[in-house]
Amino acid sequence: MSKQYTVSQLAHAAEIPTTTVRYYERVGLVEPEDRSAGNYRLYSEGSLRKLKFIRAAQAIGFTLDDVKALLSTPSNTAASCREVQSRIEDRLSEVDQRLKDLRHVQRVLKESLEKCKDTEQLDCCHVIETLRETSETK
Amino acid sequence: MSKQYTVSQLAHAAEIPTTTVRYYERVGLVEPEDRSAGNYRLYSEGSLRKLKFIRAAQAIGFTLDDVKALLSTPSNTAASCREVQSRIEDRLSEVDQRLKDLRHVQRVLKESLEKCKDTEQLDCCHVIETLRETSETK
DNA sequence: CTTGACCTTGCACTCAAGTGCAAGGTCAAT
DNA sequence: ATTGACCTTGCACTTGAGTGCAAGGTCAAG
Repeated sequence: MSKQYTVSQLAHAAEIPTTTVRYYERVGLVEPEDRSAGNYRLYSEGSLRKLKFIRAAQAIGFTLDDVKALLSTPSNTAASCREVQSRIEDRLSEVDQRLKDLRHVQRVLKESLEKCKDTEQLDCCHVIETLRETSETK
Repeated sequence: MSKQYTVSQLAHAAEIPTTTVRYYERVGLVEPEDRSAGNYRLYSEGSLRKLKFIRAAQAIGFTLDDVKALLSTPSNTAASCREVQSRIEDRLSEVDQRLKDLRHVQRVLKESLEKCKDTEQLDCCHVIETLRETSETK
């Protein structure tokens, strides 16, 4: 039999707050395998892996709802395969778009900063004008 | 004298909901220049430019609080210049970091998708395994 | 047998940026 | 003079992902 974790041990292992673990339970993402005599939550190694998965998925932009769906896909059927695939495709195109936007933002900010530094001692705050113009040409 | 806008005209011109205009007023970002006989808000061209500025700044990741600060910097003093500058620098480094993260995300998603497509008819859902592993090596 | 660290539950609150709704006033056209 | 579109105010609600708090139970050490 594998290791049992209390909530704080699990939380610590997954590097998240204990309150967050309980929150995940509240929204139906993780459940303790068992309870101790004193009604403490007890988790398995599997829960730890699940938590890490959740954080990883979240880190790449899935919402907790996405994760829930991902975790509850029946797995190993052709249908669920396509579902997962299209979920990934959706996220990917969002990410692509977001990257485009951010590169634009980066450019604008860099230009503003350049202008700002050029006019160091002067009225550098026509940076604000620059942004204003940016809003026209968007 | 320049054009006067009612709230919905202004909103339409700035391409935002009227409710949002009133929300911006609530948080102290825009104020009508005047009121009509029937107590309708009346805005000037300046308000329109301001709204556009707000949306532009927002689009590049400033919060409304940032925008408020930006708009209320006294303008043309050396101190305010540096303030604006450092605000921009802060945002820029956030954007840089976010870009890095997103590129990582993009890579992971693409790899997952590849694996998913390779195993088309099989149990493609070890995509989930892949993500799980990703969480380890993060 | 008490102290302190940890756990339980339930409920309310946070943040940002809005949205929605009700009850009523205004304005232009028919 | 009555529609209908627009406006006013104030207040409450939304979303997502948690955080905080109170009141109490449990457990191991000293």
